[in-house]
Amino acid sequence: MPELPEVEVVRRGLEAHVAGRVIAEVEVFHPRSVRRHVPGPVDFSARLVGRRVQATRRRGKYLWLELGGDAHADEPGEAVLGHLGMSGQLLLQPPATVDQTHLRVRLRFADAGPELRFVDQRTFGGLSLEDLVEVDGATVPRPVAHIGRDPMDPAFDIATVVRAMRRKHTEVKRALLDQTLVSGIGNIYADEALWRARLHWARPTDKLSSAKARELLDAATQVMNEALGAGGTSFDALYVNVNGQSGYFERSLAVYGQEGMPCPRCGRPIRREPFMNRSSYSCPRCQPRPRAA
DNA sequence: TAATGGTCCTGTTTGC
DNA sequence: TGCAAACAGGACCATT
Repeated sequence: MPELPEVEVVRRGLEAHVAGRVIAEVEVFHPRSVRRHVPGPVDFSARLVGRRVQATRRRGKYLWLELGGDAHADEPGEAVLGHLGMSGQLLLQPPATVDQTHLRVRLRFADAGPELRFVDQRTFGGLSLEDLVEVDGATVPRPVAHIGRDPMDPAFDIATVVRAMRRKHTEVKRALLDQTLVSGIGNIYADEALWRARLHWARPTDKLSSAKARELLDAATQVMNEALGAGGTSFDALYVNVNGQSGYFERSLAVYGQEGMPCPRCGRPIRREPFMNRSSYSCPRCQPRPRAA
């Protein structure tokens, strides 16, 4: 499940192997994978051909390829925006490699080197061509304008996020997953951060002290940094592999997916509770349920 | 079978 | 009380 660390691993792979190259051919095999590109698959393909990838960027779980070679040099630039959803992968492979079952989009380059493949089993992810806009001193694709800065952003301001979080009237895990508040955190790292901060997911945000909210955000930042290190270490430089299995951070998870296993801190069996039609993992002793649920 | 989950969409509730 | 904003929850997918 790609969250911030996994997406950053992919971005680094793209930076190393795609930046500077010129797109020569684009094939869309599943229209749903470019559904956010409103003018449609044909337009998407046509407008990418001949463009050079200038740089690779990321905010939260979104990543994008800044494009050059625009006919209108005075206009703000454009970018290929990508989101991996739950099962999306961006793979760099020799053109001769057999097509994957769930190959959705293929980008070939003018240099005939490795091609970029968007493979996505569940088609929750997708690609689109977007205008770049200026927001709060940053240049981002239009659909990313409302996404908050992530904890690895040099301009991330934790004090502002703490204030905004405490102003909300919701459960703390919902706030962690709110990409407009702070981006990049998904179900896995939310559970890990809550465990580190000793908070139950249902704790109300407006009852958190500033110190506790800050501790939680620090924990989220820390766990994602550790995961990035683990994912990067096992990363194969020849292939951009987003699959969560490729990194080895999975064995460092304290609670996520660990139902019944001992809490690394106190030994109590980890519990699983339904949360938003999915699961939340926590330690019953370290993270007691709030009194008024 | 039910579980998986990030985002989008819609209907409801809350706060001013 | 009326309105807008905030919030909660389901839909979307494919596979095991």
